[in-house]
Amino acid sequence: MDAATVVDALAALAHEHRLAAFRLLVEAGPAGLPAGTIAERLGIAPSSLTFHTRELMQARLVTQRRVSRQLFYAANFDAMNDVLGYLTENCCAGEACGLECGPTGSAGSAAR
Amino acid sequence: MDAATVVDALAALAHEHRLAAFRLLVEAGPAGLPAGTIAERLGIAPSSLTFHTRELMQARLVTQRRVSRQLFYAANFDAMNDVLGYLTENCCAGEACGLECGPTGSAGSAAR
DNA sequence: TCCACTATTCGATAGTCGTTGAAATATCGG
DNA sequence: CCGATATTTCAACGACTATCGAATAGTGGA
Repeated sequence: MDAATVVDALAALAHEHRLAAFRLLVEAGPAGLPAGTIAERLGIAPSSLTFHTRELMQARLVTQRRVSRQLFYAANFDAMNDVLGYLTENCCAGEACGLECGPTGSAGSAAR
Repeated sequence: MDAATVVDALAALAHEHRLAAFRLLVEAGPAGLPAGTIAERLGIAPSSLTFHTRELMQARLVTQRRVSRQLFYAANFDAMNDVLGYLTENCCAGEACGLECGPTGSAGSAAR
């Protein structure tokens, strides 16, 4: 996982609506939620939601699957964990930062 | 730690130069690095570096202190850990996401 | 005091982001 | 096939981001 990928993921999450949408999807679990439901919960226009889900998909943070006429979005936990791994890898990189991120950063996915 | 604060922090890190700068500062430890050194390492103009350090400071991710005529910037590990705590708190929020972020997310700082 | 050094502020500019309504696409039920 | 539902694509717009050079402010040494 290189810096550019991490930047994309962080940029995707660095927005009020996208962070809220991602949170909803995390809570929804693997089943995910249909686009319309997310847009309604966030209080934004359907076309705006599409714009944001596209950003999240390009960052590999969510996946899309069709169920009848609805498009369900679900959080990609692996990608999210890679990002966290990269950040915690940077944190405590051989230094005494006094945080508990060290043992966490040992996640194998960090070096992907 | 509310969502808006997390969004600010993520936005601050969601840029090639700022993520690189933050990484440099993490590696530099509490002593930090002077502005000129960071700008040189990143290959950007001094005024551009100021722009980015301001973003990082507004997000509380770095601190600034004067040493003679140089301004040293240092990573704010507490703030960084709060952000990670928030993200891991969202991740695995009572769900089986299959990641190791659950036990990590138990960090007390998450609820700050 | 005067100069060199370090970094910031200012002004201008090109590019990207986020939003929406309207139109188009895809799917299902009858 | 046709209408209804769900979502995306398109075009346009205002706002913000990132960049740099030039000018300004703060610090230390001679």
